[in-house]
Amino acid sequence: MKRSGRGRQQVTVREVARAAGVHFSTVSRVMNPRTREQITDNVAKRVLRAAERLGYRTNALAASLRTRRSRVIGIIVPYIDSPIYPPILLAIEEVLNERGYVAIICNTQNDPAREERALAEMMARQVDGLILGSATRHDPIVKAWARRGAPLVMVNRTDQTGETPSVVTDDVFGIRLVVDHLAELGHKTIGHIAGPQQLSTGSARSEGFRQAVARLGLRAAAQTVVIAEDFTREAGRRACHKLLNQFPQTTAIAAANDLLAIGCYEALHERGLACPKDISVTGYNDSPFVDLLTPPLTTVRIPQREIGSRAARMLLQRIEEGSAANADVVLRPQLVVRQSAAAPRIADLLSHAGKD
Amino acid sequence: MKRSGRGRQQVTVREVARAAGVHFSTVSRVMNPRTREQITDNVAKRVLRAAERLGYRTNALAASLRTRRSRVIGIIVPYIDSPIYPPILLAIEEVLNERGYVAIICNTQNDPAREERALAEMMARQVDGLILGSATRHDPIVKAWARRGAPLVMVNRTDQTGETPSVVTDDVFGIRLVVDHLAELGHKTIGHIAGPQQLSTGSARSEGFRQAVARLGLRAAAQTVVIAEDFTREAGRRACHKLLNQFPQTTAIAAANDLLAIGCYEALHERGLACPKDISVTGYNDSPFVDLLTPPLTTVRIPQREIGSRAARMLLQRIEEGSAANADVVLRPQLVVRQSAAAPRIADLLSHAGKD
DNA sequence: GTGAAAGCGCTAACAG
DNA sequence: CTGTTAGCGCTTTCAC
Repeated sequence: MKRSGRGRQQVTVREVARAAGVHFSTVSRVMNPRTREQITDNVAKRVLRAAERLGYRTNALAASLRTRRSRVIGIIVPYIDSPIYPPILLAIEEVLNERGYVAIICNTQNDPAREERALAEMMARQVDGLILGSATRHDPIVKAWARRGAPLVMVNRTDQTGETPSVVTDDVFGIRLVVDHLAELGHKTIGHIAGPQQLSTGSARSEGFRQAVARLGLRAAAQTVVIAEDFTREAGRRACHKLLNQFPQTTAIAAANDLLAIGCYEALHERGLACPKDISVTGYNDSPFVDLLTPPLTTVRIPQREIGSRAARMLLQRIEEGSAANADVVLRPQLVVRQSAAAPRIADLLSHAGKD
Repeated sequence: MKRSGRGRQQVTVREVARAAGVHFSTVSRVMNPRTREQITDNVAKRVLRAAERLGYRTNALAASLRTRRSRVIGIIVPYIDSPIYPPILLAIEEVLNERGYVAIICNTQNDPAREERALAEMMARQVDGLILGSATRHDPIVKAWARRGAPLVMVNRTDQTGETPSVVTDDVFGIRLVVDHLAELGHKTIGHIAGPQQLSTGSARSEGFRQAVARLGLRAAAQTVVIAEDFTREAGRRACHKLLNQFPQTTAIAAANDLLAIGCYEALHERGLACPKDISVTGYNDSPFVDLLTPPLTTVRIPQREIGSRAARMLLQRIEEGSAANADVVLRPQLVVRQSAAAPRIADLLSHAGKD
């Protein structure tokens, strides 16, 4: 009476049962696919009609409380408004829905307090499993979840312990693709704008950079890599200036992601330098629209959709079969050559000749 | 025993009660902020300690079942991987979390079947309210929800009935901003790439275009507006070609969104036309990175975060106060002048002089 | 201020 | 095959 503004009175199994002239547990069995066959077609039809007529919808909350399975998966991502997560989310959701699950998504903006809240919320809501896109190399959420023994899989980033399964791309390999490409073009002095080192992506890519450069016997002074404090345009801009100040001989810059590369574009512009004529720049992730930049960005494509769908499938398997398959999945990225990387100018090559 | 792989045995109020030596309803009262003061500090402290020690977390499912309020809000968006929705989602989530709610987000890819599923899922999970970003001008979801009497607010798009509150931007005004700007630059023959007409955004913008052009007494033949079947790059490209074929005198194109504008860039490029020298182009939405295009896109900025936060607050108000405030919120967009629109070439002006 | 008791809507033994 | 019964974990009158 009082709450006339709120949702209509809910139709329950009992009411449907009364309308169909059966016991309410019969209604339950009819509505549930797994028990549906226990009921005579005739009765079932009657029940279904009554349900239809009354507008019955099963209350998932009550069912979950009873079965101890919510069919809800929690997803925690650091940034929803970034080019990389939406496609992953999309793919996750697709396989989840297909299998009768729904996702509750929390965005943390990389804020530990919000992560904590998100985690508490997910536990309180009895999610059946968690997909974590915000893992740091030593992540408290991962620990908490593991302690609780509930299924969890990390995407895109991984932690350092190796105890929790993850679906990531091979960042070491990816950055090598870039460095090799640059070297083939003739670059001898390649710089790296690294991402945050507490993230597996940032650290793996800079590690990969060091390895790749060493393998080629190229110059790899400490000064050729500068760490951007964040994966943002602005951080990239600043880091690029710093790199060029510290190491003016640089002819090519491999940025740890596209946003950083865009920051490099800006910095070069501010310095009156042309890309790729004066300096080559590469990105990472192949974000939407980077093909439309001037120049179109040479970058590394990661299989975002596959990351998402693999992670979801893995999680569901762990949930439904209890398999503790620890196998990390490491996907291969792919070089996308466009026009932001070209051969260095002869003059640059000459000016440094013999300096090594 | 059997299910050793699944989540740890849940700690309940009863166990905490036993550990603290009180009745379980006392525990409930302590844990709930609203009833917390009914309990002596002393007892409360004891309970809290026991809860802490046992790792008690209240089961939101059970609580929701009992209270009939889930503190979950459903959000349905047509595309999560679009430049426009993520910031809106972000803002929604922010105010929701602040007030103790969580969001369950469903993405439909504009697929009616998926929308239907999403809707069913939300109802089954007893969401307290719904934010709908996928409304069409005659939307079955809106109808279903309204019939059910549950709180709903639409964002970004609205339906045609005016019975359900929405938070949108003033598309008619926004497109006028663009047309006025183009006219001031000296354009006399302005074309429009319209978006899908079954969406309020698409139809309002083309309506706005017609009005603005008429107001200025500019040429506005039926041929100057061509409808893109979708808000995509490719649709924009095709529409642009069609427009230019039908109406070669066009010197400026107002696209109904940024993606369409980008498609125009591509089409112009294919025709060997330069923007803005030969043809001016404008977008709509001010998506990320359009400032980095060549040329940087002149467009209209919509207050995405405000759309989200307003919608969330409105919904919460309806839920908590039962206020049926029907007031639609219409936010003002803003012109962002960059370099894709410039004065038409004198030659173009001359060649058409006197033709009207 | 705290305990007792009832019940939210559902599923799942267990009977028959 | 269908009905009976007993909770899932919590909140909330109602007593004391």
